[in-house]
Amino acid sequence: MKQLGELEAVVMDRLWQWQHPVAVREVLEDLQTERHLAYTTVMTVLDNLHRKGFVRREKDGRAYQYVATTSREEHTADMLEQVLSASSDRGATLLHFVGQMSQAELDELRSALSSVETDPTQSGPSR
Amino acid sequence: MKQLGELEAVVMDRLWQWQHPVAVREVLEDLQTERHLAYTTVMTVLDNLHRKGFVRREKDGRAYQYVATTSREEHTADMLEQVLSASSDRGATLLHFVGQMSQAELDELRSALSSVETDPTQSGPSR
DNA sequence: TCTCATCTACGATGCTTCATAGTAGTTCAA
DNA sequence: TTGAACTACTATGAAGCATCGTAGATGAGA
Repeated sequence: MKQLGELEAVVMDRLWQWQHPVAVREVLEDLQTERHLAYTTVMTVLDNLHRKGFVRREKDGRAYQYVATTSREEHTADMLEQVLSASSDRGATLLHFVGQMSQAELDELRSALSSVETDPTQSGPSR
Repeated sequence: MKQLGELEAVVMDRLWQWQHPVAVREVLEDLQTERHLAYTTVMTVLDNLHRKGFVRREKDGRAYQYVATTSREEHTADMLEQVLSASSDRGATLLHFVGQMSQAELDELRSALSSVETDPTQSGPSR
């Protein structure tokens, strides 16, 4: 999976917030407050994200409606998996990883682990 | 922290394997089997890695000796932390993450977690 | 001391990705 | 039928990376 560029990430943020399909124009108008971009710039970005599989789209009249293919959490989890896959020794890497986590994070992780234990439906590719 | 380029990653792999300082020429000769690069190419890469903090170096006679600043596992753990930091909801992300892990990986993770529990010296700066 | 091999510093070039946006062409609605 | 909105395609410039050459320093041996 590819990394997102900066503007791509900003756009994905919006799509992850609104979890429903939106048109180019809506994204453009929402971004207008912080940076003023041309309509075609936003369109190109969404088109690229579509090519890369980060968003789906469907025609709605003349325009496309774009929606993120995964939740932000799934996407980040995929990235984590991807990074971990590059490791030669997953066990040692995980040891370092948890070793640098704060107590609160450790608690979150333990809680996530126990959910998987007690609820097997959570495991596997959720969706 | 920045991502590594492709050649940068190859070079770091070597440095992580040999865990002792090596000169440009040694890296070059080791890489020669798979790709033939100019001496200066490897030197530039090592220089860039040094600038980015991935390796340390010391003069040894005329030449520098390069050595990785962190182990591969530490580096990967740092990357994991960096990816996780980008998440808005760490708990949910971790849930997805462990949700897509295999049983074997879950065991590794549990084992890593219990090491941290029983050996507080592992838990590093509890940020 | 002079010379050659080796090394570093610095700069150049080409490639790829991304951000940005313009133009041409299509299409629907008034 | 015309104009606004939309898409497709293309272009351009910046940044990061891979690649390597040249110039200059320097140490070892003649």
